[in-house]
Amino acid sequence: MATITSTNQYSLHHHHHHHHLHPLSPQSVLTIQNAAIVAQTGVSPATVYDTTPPYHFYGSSTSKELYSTSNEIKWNHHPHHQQSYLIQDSNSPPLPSTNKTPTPGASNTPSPPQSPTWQYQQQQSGVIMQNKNKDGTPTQNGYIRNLPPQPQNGFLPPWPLPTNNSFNHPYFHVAMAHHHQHPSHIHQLQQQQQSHPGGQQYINPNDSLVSGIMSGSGGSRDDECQSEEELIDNNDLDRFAKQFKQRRIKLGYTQADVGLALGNLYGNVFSQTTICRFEALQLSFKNMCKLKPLLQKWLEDSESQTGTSNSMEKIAASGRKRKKRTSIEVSIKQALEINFSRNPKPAAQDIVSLADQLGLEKEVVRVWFCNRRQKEKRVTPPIGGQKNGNDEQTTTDMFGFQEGRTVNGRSEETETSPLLDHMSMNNFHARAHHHSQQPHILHHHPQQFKQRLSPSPNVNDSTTLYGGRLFLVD
DNA sequence: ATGCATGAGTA
DNA sequence: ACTCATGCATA
Repeated sequence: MATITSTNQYSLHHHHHHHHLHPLSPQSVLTIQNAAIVAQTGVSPATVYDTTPPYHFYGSSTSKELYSTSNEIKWNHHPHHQQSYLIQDSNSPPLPSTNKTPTPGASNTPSPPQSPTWQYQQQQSGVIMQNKNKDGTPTQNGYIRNLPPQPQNGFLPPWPLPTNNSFNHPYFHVAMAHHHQHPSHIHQLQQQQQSHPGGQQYINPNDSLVSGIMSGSGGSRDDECQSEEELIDNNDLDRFAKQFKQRRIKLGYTQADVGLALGNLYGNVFSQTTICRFEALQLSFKNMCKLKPLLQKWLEDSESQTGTSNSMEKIAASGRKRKKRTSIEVSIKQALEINFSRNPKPAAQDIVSLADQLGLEKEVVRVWFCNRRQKEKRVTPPIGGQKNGNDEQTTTDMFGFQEGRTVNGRSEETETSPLLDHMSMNNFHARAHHHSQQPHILHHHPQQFKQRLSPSPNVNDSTTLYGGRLFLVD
């Protein structure tokens, strides 16, 4: 039967030329267990279609797989051989039996998948699906997925071929809100979707507010973020972020809710992650400035309007499957940290050798450094160290105050000033501190704010030292 | 809350 | 090949 699974590889091109199941054969109809699905007409059964090649695969047993499979679809642009390919993944849990009962208790249980009507309807509105963890518990994420046209009479209807525009990809995702808290936003989905047939933009260029904020890499040589008539500095951000979180909670919204709500207001949705980072000041200064007005507006709107409904939409897909997240051992991370302290921007060669040394893929190492660098640029610097002092010892010691400062800080960071870039510089100019001589040291100060502002109980010595080392001031 | 990852835009 | 914004997936 449907031995469809997902894969861990990316850019797979296995051409599975299986021709077994008829796209609409009973066996090809799978049901997503417990998946929260809301179709335009209300609650719909979490049914997915397995259109095994040469047909198309529309879904899988879990939202996670759905995600994977959606991205795994490989398009064959050959006019006469249009088909998609699904790749296997031994890690994926087996698909559930195909005889899962659809809508649990939905009076308006749509007709079975064989019903073109219902299928079409779904295709038009898409379905909202909540992600599930392996244990079945819901995650903070979810997706809105537009189901592609279903084959009728055994023939595959015109399938929306992929275009360069990922927004046209038949796969939409969204940070699923926990609407149990605020049922206010579970509707309006259809409206939004219909108004954006071809998918939504992350940012609505027509929105003055947004357009004005759209990162204009060309033209923003700002030392401080300027929004309208307000100059923003770290203090503002800090204050706002805290206040925002407070009020947000008061309103009963989750971070995910906010992210979705922004989609209604500006057309661009944000994930729980981003909202979380905003509240924690873990974004770059520039990014914080960009988001602030959006969140501010949302906050005001929400506090004034009682029943503001939110809709959710955003596209995620790209035809490529996301690489499975690599888990780097603590000891390896320590090694990376040490290397980072010596040289934040290792050359390609360095990366290769380092990767080789640590037994990691070059790409993993490269990305690690990229992320590590990015971390340095956050308004609120990284909270180094793990919860456990064990493994962190080395790192902590290595990055001890005296050493980092005296030795490393001086000799190695000077010329390159790898830790500092224009971005960072700008970020902290806004801080209005007097030092102008050695900005490369000063601009790292946000660390202090972090500790001052959000004294996390988890912050331990290693964290302090870590920060101290990197952000030492003369 | 955050680690590893993607992709657009740049240089 | 990097930066930067952003997020899936997981701790």
